[in-house]
Amino acid sequence: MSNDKSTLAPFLRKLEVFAELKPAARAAILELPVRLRAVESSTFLLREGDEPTTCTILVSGYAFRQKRTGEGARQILSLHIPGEALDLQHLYLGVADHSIQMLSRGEVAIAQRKDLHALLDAHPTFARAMLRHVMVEASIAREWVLNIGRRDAKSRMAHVLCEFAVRVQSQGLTGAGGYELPITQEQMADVLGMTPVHVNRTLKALEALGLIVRDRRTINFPSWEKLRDAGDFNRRYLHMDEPVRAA
Amino acid sequence: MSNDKSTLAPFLRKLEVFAELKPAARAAILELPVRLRAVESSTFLLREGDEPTTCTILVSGYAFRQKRTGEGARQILSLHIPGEALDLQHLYLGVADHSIQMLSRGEVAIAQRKDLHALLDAHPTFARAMLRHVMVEASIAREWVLNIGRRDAKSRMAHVLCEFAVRVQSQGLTGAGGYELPITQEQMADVLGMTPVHVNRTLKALEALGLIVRDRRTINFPSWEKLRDAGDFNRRYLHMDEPVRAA
DNA sequence: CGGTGCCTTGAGTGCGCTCAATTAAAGTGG
DNA sequence: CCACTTTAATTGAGCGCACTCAAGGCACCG
Repeated sequence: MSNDKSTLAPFLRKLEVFAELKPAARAAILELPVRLRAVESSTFLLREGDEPTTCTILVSGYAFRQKRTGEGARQILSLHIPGEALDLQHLYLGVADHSIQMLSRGEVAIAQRKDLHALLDAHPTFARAMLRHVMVEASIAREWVLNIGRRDAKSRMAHVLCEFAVRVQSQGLTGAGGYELPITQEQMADVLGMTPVHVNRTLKALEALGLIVRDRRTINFPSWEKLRDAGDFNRRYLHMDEPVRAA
Repeated sequence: MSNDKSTLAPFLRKLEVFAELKPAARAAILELPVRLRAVESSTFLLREGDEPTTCTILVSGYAFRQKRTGEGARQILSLHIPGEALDLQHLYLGVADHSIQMLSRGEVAIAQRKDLHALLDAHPTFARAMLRHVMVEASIAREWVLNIGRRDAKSRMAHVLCEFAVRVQSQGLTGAGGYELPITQEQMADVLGMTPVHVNRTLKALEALGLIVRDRRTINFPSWEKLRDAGDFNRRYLHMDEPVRAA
């Protein structure tokens, strides 16, 4: 069990975007008993069909949820950045309906379900923050339905670039104006429901329009406003700007 | 306030798919103070940007969530059947990121947020069932991402027909083998991320393949297995078959 | 019985796909 | 540090699924 107080600092930061935590809750979260594990890129943190009894929190690196059709086509369902809890649904549901895999190498903190339940029961402000975490993740999934269902390739790509920019920045992982996209074009294709070839052409198209500048996997955007408009991006669905309200 | 014990019976039925409720919880749910309201088809129950202080439960009729792109294209994000709570996220989040509208005429029960919070605090088995309700809805949204992102028109359509069949049947609203699809082809297009014209052609194609038989909006499927296979449908993501476990 | 949605069908187009080859980058081991 | 392998990115050519535009048919309703 890790007792290093800094291990869960990203998690705390994430929660505090969503709700104010009482000092006692903050302290208790940092003392949640977890096992810290270094994981390679592509490591499965969860497989469809599993019945986990633990809850995984991403400490460093990036991860993604995925699901496959019977024909084997993959769709990436969400991207995860440090501080996010990956397994919350398994506090309440049994069998995993999707897989979770690391996008890059990184570290995860693994908590026992019973410890998390105890923490939730003991600290209402923590429970509230976790619920908002869950609700926001569901909101993002709905936005992806809209994005994939109703936006064309350029707009769809720009939208995901915007979302990632905002989320990464809110976790203090990068500044405004650009970031390293920790993802291959093939994976991006599975995020967007397109083919890798078309991802490549779409990135080039966005570059030709002056909306992004690329170097390897680093994406810079000279004008946030232009990229935002191209991606039809409105951060409301991320629910980061709502004053924390009393229960 | 309605005190008719049968008003919230569909809600109770829905919850009991997900978790066993203690008798006291069951009784308390049926006595939740709600305002029953008859609503016409197309009535908005929630608009993007609203900050609701109530929680709406669908008692009869069908409803759907929707969101529009800046260009005005609509995507339907979920379909709702009687017994489902439509507003759960607003117990924890402020501003609505999507709209909810009636698909048919029907009735809704409107509860005050504070009453629901009190009920959640008082009855852990209710709280557990509600959380599973929320988690399953999120799981369905993820399946829709996969469906829209990675399945072709015929398979995508068949998948939605299967999902709706299972959900409607679990609420006891119809038998196996068919149901009335309470939706225009234009709305179906917005469910699937396609055009109305292509929905029409896809329905005809499924019919030509012998997978469905149509009469107006009534869909019958001679062989559940065939439709299920065509739609690459696996009900795991609906989490209806999991034994209720202790906390 | 004439409106008014909704469904249906035809014809033509195009966005994104497939197949395939090349180039560039990132590992890997000697 | 360089040859070799592997993985990722890029580009070209051709195709097809789903789209657009447009007209006609059908059912329900006042």
